[in-house]
Amino acid sequence: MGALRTPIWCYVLHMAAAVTSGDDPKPTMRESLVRAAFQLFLERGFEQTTIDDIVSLAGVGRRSFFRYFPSKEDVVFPDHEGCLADMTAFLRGAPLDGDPVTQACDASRLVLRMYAADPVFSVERYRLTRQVPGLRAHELSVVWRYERALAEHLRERGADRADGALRADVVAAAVVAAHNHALRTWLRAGGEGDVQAAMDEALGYVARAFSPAQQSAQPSARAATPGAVDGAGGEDEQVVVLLARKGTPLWRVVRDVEGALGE
Amino acid sequence: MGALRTPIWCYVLHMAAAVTSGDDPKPTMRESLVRAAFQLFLERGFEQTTIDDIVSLAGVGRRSFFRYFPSKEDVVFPDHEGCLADMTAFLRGAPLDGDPVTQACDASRLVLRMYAADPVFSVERYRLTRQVPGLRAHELSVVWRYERALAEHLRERGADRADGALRADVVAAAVVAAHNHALRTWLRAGGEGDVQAAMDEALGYVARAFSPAQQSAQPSARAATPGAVDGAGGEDEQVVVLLARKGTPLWRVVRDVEGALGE
DNA sequence: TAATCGAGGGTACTGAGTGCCATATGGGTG
DNA sequence: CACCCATATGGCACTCAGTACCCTCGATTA
Repeated sequence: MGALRTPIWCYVLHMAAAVTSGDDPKPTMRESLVRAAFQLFLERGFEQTTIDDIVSLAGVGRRSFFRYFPSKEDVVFPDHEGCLADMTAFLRGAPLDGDPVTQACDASRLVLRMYAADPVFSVERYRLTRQVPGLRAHELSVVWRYERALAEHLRERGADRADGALRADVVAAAVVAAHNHALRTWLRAGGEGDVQAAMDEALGYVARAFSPAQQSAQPSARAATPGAVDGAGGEDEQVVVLLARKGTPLWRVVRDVEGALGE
Repeated sequence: MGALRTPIWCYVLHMAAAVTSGDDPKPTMRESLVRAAFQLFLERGFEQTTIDDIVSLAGVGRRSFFRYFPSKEDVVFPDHEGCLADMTAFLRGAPLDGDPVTQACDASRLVLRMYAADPVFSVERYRLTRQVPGLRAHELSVVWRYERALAEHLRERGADRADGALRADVVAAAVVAAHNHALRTWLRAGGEGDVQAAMDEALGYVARAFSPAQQSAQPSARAATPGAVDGAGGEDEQVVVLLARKGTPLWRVVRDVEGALGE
């Protein structure tokens, strides 16, 4: 397996999102906000809930909300930033001699697992995003980032082929569509049933259409972990110098770093 | 060719967007707004331009802006509402015995033609959407509606297959990805070169991966027109009763009608 | 001529998001 | 102990998008 390189910004993203792991003793501000927001969104709807409603229910200052979430929509997807980071780390750590399409499929299973980890929350969120156009749009841009990460991986790993870039874009889109199909079916059913099985079928269909020799598309490891991530190191790292004012919230740093690294 | 059914809401959409066709003698308000907006967006950026800036340059009242565009973002995509309507009409009018995948490819060529019709405008808009996250998100939700229209068509026409719904979603995503790949490549090149050729190649790749018998993917008619559209009629039409207050702008009607019809 | 209707203008309001500053808390260091 | 500094949070004021409501004006029609 190739050397695992985990650039700094992955850690930054993790910091921004992994705060969710606290529990009973003292819920973090991030948790309180998510909890309060969802309670109100489900009670009276997304658009009928103001930021002031949320922060007063959570018992915190209004300004704090925007320190933890860049927008009202983001509080509905509190775990995606971290999940995207996991996926990126997984892809970067994937063996260079493996099949990139299979790796992309496995990466999308990572995302599915995040949904499956909390079915109740996922189903509630699904109902919300189906009804509110603004949330649907926001979800689209979240999903787009996953798709872009997959496409980038496929492009890098499949650069030898002719039409590599085209193939990368199409396969990434197909994988995401298959993932979404399985996920949505499961969510519509209220989170009952075997998502994994539906996912296997959906990804199998994609892999059969695109894999070189009709190869079967069983996951390379059924419950693949994000890949052991070791300390940053290696030769061709990029250094990003970022100037930020003092009050700058974490998510903004993340955004800027991404911007500096992105296409 | 099957009976062409063109439901009322297609016409509503056309009304909302076809106003763009006026010319020199007296530019419509819609045109003036688009022109003023783009001038300012290109001069000083999207976020640095307020609605007040736009309307004062166009010499109209601020309130009028929101009569023609539901949001600041929409003024950047003034032609998509009509294009989506064209695509829907084309798909509904497509022969029942044709290959749905080929029809979906042809439908996406319709969208490409809209971009190709005004290369300068398209390239300018592309530069804008690449830089402004808000516009990118808005474009994603526009593209999502095209993809959904394609998927719906594929689902209806391919309902005989097992896994019809999955296949429909995946193929639609692949077609859109191929379209976007060809389009973006052309836009990045400044609108120079043969988009059609790139599009043929990209769609050919998709069709080869998904068509039943490795069939070639030449467009059924190279420059397919949106399909002759005759008066509304037919047996199984839905009737949508919509109550709207008097001042309600057209786009809102459109949105509500869509909402009533959509899933 | 009066009634009506539609396009557009004007005003005031809500609510998201931001910049800036004040405050508290806690860990060091003289 | 006094002091300093970094971090976390609250509070205030502001901008700007988007909306509700009402007004004006010109054209059409009874």
